[in-house]
Amino acid sequence: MVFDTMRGAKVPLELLEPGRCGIYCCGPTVYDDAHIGHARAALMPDVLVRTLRARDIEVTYVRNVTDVDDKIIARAERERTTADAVAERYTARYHEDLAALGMLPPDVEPKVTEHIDDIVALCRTLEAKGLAYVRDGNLYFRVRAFPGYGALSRRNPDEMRSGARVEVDERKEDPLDFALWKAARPGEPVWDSPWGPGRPGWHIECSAMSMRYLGERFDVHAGGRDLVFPHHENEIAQSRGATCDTCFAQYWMHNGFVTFAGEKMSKSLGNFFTIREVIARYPGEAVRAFLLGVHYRSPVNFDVRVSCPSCGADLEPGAQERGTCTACGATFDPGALRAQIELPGVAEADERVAYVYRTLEGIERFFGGDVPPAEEGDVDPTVSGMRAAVDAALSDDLNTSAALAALSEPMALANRWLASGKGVPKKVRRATLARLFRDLRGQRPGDPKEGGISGLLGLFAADPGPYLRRRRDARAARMGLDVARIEQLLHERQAARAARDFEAADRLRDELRSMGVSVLDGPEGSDWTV
RNA sequence: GGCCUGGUAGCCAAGUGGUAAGGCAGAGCUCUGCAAAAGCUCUAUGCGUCGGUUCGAUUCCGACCCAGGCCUCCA
Repeated sequence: MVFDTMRGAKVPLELLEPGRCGIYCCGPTVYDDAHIGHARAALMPDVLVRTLRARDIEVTYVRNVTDVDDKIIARAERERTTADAVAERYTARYHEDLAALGMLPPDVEPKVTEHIDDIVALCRTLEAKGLAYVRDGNLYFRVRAFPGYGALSRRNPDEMRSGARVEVDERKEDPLDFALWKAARPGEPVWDSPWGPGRPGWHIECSAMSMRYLGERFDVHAGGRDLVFPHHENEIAQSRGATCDTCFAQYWMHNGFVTFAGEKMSKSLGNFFTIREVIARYPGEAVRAFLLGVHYRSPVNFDVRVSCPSCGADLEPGAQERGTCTACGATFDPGALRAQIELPGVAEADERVAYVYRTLEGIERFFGGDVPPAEEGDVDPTVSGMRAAVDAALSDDLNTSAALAALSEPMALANRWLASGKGVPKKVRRATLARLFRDLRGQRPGDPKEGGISGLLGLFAADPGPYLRRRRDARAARMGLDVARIEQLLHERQAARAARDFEAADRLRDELRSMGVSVLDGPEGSDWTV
């Protein structure tokens, strides 16, 4: 089941061709670093692709890059470089960011500049069908000539006119009409066309590229909610106008928004965060887990906590803007606060991800590093039902929140049995722990087909030990701690403990604690964490 | 003004026509030289308000209130 915006309801996903699925996702316009909203928009189709591939459905996942656009041109002018250079830079950075969040690369990533011919061809078809007209070298789509306009966004073209607050372009026949091809202005990237030199309008590229790679009729078209109107509505008009009324995407899936501090974040801090900013502070997996904790259609809010640089008190938005702490009176540069913002929701998700890795590491240790393959019998039902619960959750319109919840009980059971095998048949204990590990990670952790749950969610695919150590060291570094010094104090404490000088050992523990380091005593010695 | 979402415990968040997943925080406990980790137990007679349908509604219907979004570039 999948929620289709066109039908306004959850409906069974019936593929055009059983066993195959074409998915098109509106990718970014590459004029700046991607923000968390872009991450979420990429995440929904990512989970869909993983879910389908896990079921042996052959997915063709297309996600475009829009590399010609007013904003790219503007930025290039500002930086005295070319639009190509700007687009190239931010495309590369986009790839890095998404990789850090565990996103699968699309099978095809078409760029607008490489599909001008397809776009021109589509425009010509529309013109030939009387759905487009030329004015001063611009080609416009004639909205009134397309009867189904407004179906996706539930809008009536007649009612929209009064509400239109857009500046009316006098060249258009109707204010609703939109540009398919824009006449060139000096200094802009330019391509030849039957209507003169120019470049594509905004919506046409997605029509051209999706149909180019997926055919005139394909299964799913995904994107952010804000694209429903006008972008997707216009795509439908262009595409169906050029082909047929039932052509183009059969299902429309839209993800909800991302807000920060309920939208009302301090202006001095900016109202959005880039992916890079966030993953500089938290593991990519924590961000992904946080996002997956909320159903994709609901809005997700990042709580933001800003504390005073000198006294540590929480700063209200007003205090943030003024640069004065209401608690201690300290003054500071509001801009500098950005670097020390905390995102409690992500921090919580980070802990949760670490918990799973700790459990996984525990299972590895239990088996002496080599977890046996999953066995069929003798597995506790709490664990044997886990995978099915995850599958069921994902089947229900990608309910990742429920999928994540399905891991809780099995994890608790594992930790209980890791700590003690009391009252549990040895065979059951071993089989259950092995099964949990295998169902979670499969043969190839993270792989949609062979990676078990990790391949479905794109989570928990790293090697537990190294993941945990990396996380710890990164946290220590952020706190300004010297790892070598910590290790040395730990060493001294070990010596004290060995000599049964617990007073000295506790003193050292306290010293470490004052640095923010927790000492962990285990059967095989002591470790630390922050 | 039009259209669309959503209002579930201190916080985050699933979900259902038959009496509320999960997480965080909190309390108690187990384990531990201490601590951490981990585990166990407890924590919403109630799911915005008011009506209606029903044997029974948080779940369906209606009205209202509130919040957010879209109608203009936007993931």
